[in-house]
Amino acid sequence: MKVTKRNKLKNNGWVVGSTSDFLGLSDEEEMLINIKLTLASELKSRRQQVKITQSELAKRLGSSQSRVAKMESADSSVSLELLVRSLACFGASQAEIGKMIIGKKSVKKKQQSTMAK
Amino acid sequence: MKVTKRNKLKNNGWVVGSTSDFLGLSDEEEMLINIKLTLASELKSRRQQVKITQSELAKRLGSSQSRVAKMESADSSVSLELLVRSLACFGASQAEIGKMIIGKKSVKKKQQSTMAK
DNA sequence: CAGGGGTATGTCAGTATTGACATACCCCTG
DNA sequence: CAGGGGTATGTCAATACTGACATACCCCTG
Repeated sequence: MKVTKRNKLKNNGWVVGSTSDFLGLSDEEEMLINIKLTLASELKSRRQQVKITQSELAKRLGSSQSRVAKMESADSSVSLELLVRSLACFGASQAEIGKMIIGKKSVKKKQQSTMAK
Repeated sequence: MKVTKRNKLKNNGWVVGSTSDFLGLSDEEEMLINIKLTLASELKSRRQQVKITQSELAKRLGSSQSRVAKMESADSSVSLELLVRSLACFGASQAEIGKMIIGKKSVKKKQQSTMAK
């Protein structure tokens, strides 16, 4: 599994659509990152909406403040799985998660990769 | 992280909406499993559509036949991440992935958990 | 300037996930 | 029955992810 490039990405304040392009990320990786960024910012805004601190959220998740911070910044050490689980903890339904991933403003056309039908 | 229960689930031929209920899975875990089942079956059907074997797909993914089998059966040892990555490899766009997760027929109403707004 | 609440970053030991491999289990067709 | 192509299941060493902890970095307000 290639993590090398992802580790390079010190992506913090991101605008959710303009990821990479200039780094040589494959389409798949790029999409994955995009998804993570989307969920991450959704998580952050949901937490802020409820006005709780990262530490409080951490407690409810059975995690730690530092990990919450990493989640919210879509740190390369957090898995999609954890993000989804956390959103679920805020009451996000499966359908809502799906919608988040789709995203309001579609951001980039993708032509598919090596094997599309 | 609790994996114990998930390991119990020898879920193979699943109808994507009727998961668990009778096992004491938390809502979050249940949703996660549902998502995985959905993506897994999508992956399988896409592979079949293109008429390639698990081994061929494995090669393209840089993985192995056994892992592909596990993915397609939503084995508890495969991550959401891997499923998404694999679907991406078939040319699935971010939006398509989102739609898959939403699912055609909504299956279950969820009332949210401890902290929803 | 000092302290404090909130957030970010780094590290680490424990756990989970991964690809590879072996092997078993189907069908088939001969 | 024998082989073979495809799929499933189990195991394992390597790698990735996780929570916890320490610590730094903001703001503030006093």
